[in-house]
Amino acid sequence: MNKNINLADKLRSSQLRPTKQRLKIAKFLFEREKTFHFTVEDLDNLINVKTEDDKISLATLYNTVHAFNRAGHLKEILTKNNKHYFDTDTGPHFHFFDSKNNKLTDINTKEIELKNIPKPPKGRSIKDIDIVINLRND
Amino acid sequence: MNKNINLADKLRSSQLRPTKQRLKIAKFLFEREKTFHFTVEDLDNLINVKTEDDKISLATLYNTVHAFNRAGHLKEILTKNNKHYFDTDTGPHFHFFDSKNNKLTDINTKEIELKNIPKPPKGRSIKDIDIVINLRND
DNA sequence: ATGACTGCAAAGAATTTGCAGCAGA
DNA sequence: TCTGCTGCAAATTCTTTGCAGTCAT
Repeated sequence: MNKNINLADKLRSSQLRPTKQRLKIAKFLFEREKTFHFTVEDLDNLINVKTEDDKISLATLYNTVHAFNRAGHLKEILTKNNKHYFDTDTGPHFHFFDSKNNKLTDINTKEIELKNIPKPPKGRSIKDIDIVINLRND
Repeated sequence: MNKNINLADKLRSSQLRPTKQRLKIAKFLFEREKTFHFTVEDLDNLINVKTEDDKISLATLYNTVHAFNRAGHLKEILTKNNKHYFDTDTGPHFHFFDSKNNKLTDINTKEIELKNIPKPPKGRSIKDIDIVINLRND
């Protein structure tokens, strides 16, 4: 209950109306202990379980995930299998990517240190840095 | 002439038969001073100019680029617009990505320093590291 | 000759779009 | 009420595949 209210506020504060669908998705994504890596397809499979009567359409899942991403509630992750992964941990951290099973693993930010970050082109500034460490596939 | 022979050898040494199409693509990609960032679609536009009579089919472009990539003659680059970019510079180096115009820029490797690279999961080893610095979009 | 490669067109996967109806504010 | 949101299906975009004909070895 309280959680739903908080989620609704979270959405409202991002100019997103707390609709039934968005609340269900937000609840699924943000009320968990561990961070969660997923594609929209994953979400579809996990949220729209067969037994559910109120399935959320794919289009809405795409819209919502992108809206959450734009609002900063999700972080997009790049991988070489060219799928859109998202991460519920929006803080700065990097990933291992295992192309054998398409699995992402978090890397504790503290462990990695980037030095001499180069200056961006004139007039531009750095938004963020994506680092993916690819694992050998054999 | 000599260059063509070299390219043919380069292909043969990767178990790739030097066909007319592959030579044309290799010539286009590898005989240039500056490194070149492209998608398969870019290649299609640049190689299959209207005036050309011997166009290379899209399927062959995909096959060839992937074959070159597998053979280590190209490097794949990740970007947040979720397109497959390739780079003729296969050495270790990183990129700026400007999502305003979808342009990649090289970063001189020397400038950047990665410290405390974390240990991969047990039994696995690191193949390579992808770093993309995203520029702010405003 | 025998594999490998190419081109075409069709198929496939992932994502987006248009729009009528529905629901928050 | 009035936008914004949802769901559906169609459309788009990007990439892969099957296969018959062609080419490198």
